[in-house]
Amino acid sequence: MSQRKAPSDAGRATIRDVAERAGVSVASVSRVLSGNYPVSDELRRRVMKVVRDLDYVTNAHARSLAGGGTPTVAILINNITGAAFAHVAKGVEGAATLRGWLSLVGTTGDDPERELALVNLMRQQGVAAVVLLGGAYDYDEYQLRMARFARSLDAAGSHLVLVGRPPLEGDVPATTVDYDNESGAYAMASHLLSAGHRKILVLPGHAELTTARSRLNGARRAFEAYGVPFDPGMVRHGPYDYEHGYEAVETSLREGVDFTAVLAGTDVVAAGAMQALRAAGLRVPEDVSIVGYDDIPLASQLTPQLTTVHVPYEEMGRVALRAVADRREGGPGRRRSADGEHLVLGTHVVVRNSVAPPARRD
Amino acid sequence: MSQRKAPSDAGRATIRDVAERAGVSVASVSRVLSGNYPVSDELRRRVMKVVRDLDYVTNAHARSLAGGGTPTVAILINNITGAAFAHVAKGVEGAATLRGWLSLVGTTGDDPERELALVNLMRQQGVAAVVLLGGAYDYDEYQLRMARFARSLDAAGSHLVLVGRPPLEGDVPATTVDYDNESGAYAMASHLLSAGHRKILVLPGHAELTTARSRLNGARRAFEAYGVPFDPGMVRHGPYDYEHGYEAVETSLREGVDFTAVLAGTDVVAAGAMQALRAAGLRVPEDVSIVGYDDIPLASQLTPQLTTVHVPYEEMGRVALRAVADRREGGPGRRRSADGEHLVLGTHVVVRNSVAPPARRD
DNA sequence: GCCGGTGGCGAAACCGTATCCCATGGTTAC
DNA sequence: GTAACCATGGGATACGGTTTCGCCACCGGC
Repeated sequence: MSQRKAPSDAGRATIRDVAERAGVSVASVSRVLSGNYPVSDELRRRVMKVVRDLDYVTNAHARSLAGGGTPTVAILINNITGAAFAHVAKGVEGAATLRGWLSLVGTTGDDPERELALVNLMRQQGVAAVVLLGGAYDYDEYQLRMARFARSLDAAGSHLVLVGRPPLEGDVPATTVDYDNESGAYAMASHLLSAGHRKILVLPGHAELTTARSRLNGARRAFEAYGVPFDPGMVRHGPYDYEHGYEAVETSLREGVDFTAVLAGTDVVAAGAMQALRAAGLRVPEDVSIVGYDDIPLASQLTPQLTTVHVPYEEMGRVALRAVADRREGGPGRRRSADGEHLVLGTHVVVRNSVAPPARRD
Repeated sequence: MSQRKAPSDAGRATIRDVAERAGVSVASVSRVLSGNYPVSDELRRRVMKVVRDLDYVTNAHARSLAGGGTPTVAILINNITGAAFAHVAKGVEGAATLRGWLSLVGTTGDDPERELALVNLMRQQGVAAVVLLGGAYDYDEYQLRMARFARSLDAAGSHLVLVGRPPLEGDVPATTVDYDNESGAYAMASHLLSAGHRKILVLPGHAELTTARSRLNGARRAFEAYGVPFDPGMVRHGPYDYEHGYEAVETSLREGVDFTAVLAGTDVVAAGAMQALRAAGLRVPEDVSIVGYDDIPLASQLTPQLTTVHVPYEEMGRVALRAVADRREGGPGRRRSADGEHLVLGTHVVVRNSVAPPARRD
């Protein structure tokens, strides 16, 4: 009675239960299920019947332990509710599913502590790769931290992928999938400048965020190219959210800052800015033009529809997964060849209705 | 040389490597790491040093097999980019993290095939619970399908949780976390009716979607309560997306349908409707009023800000996780007591600026 | 009629960790 | 002074699979 386990016990059925009930060996059941070894039709039929009767599924943990197992990719993200990140996640998840891979998600909430804990957790899980999403706060410690992650994962047979942030310095075993952030900002700013705008309020994001820096740099280069002096006083840093956009514009208006256009760091910031302008009785784009960045669905749902920079988020996700899958399937032969690989995708301006020539001053 | 494994092999370090290098037994290393057994300081020090040197982490699969292991909850979702679902996911993930649980996500893309595959995959993973998110298409087969999932998971020691859809019929081992969908719709429709609107265009969503049905029912009840005849001709079904909202309004306008307000099934649909009205030269809310449902961030970012029904998505996620955690920790004693548990959270109308009394007809 | 294949299947050795059981040495109690 | 005990540490086993190895029966060829 207390042999090892009652066959009809509470927990899930094991391969042994199936074997016993079908009157075959455990090995045979395993072979029927994995299908990588010749088995007679008779045996297959018998086993499959029992499998259906018992509603048996193999234990993934045991399978992983024994060598097999489905590869898993972990997606680490600041905030799961961000639209841009959701699209990257969609790309990763979709591509993973396509190959039968599994995906885990974890949110870091911008907490380095938690990020470390998650990376370790994923290492325990033996994931094929850890995909870190979104811009980084480039403090001094950052490079060291990431390098440590990369080496740690690499030593464990896993791999670090950075999506949406610049590549690491030095010889670090990590893959980077990035987009041409600075060129996008350059093009976007040029668009405003060529429409005649000269007094432009710039809301690039947090000063330490790599993404914000690139966008600011791109804008600055555009100003230079147009021979327009870049006024640091027209730059307002802050988080990538609606409230920041709103407050930055509201404050600027109250302080009497003179501007005819707003160059927002993201579409969401642009939405906030637009609302603040409207609240102050200003029309978009007749009185003030606005542009965003990201081209999330919101951009085309605003009124007026937002001129912005398209970033191929979903594709970045797909590319990221493909990179790790290739590397894994490439085998030992070319395993090392792609270290520090850096993929860059293009961006382009999407012209909609939020930009007009500056209003004539009276 | 080819003993069992070179200690400094490529793959990750095992507990045996640590034990050997520290000159202690495997059992001792395990005890130091799990900390549930007395060990001398000297031994702890020795082991921890080697753990750091080797950057060792325990193998989660082996750990799960051996009985320990961190519980995992799986989130299954139609489309990861939907804002409402993202918030539920955030709630689940946040609550999971709080207890040291892990979360997996999978997207079904509205494909029953894929849903089945995912449920089985999660069963293999031995997840503590599978959380199914979002409204369901209530075809005949649906109830049977879900009941099968529920029993299957239950038999494997897991549990099915339905979030945002009505409870299953009969005695099925599944937990439901729902919100008062119909009352929300009732209140929202009442809001329009009490403002004086009588000709209301209704865009409830897909006819077979449980969510859409409830919302439509709530609206119909409100019409009855106000003694206003409900005209089925004013109802346009369609997907919960921006395009549908846009097209439904555009078509209605072209066909000369007479309406002074739009009752949209979701905020995103409302956004599309708003854009279409504006494109036709109509003002919101002066000419036509609009209300939405969900209260996602977009609602307050539109111009005018959208009056809508608040749904506590994130809390639903938290509640869902708490339910499964309680059930699991409740142990055998009360394990069965909560079968078919059904939790309902409240909704309420959020009044903003998209509703005005109907314009006087001339 | 004997022998070498070959196709199918079972037995057993792992995979990496947690834990039960037992051995040991030093203490405390009588 | 001896028995009983506590604090630690090691050895063995179980968890549920996969895979290697070897056995057996059956086959055709000589």
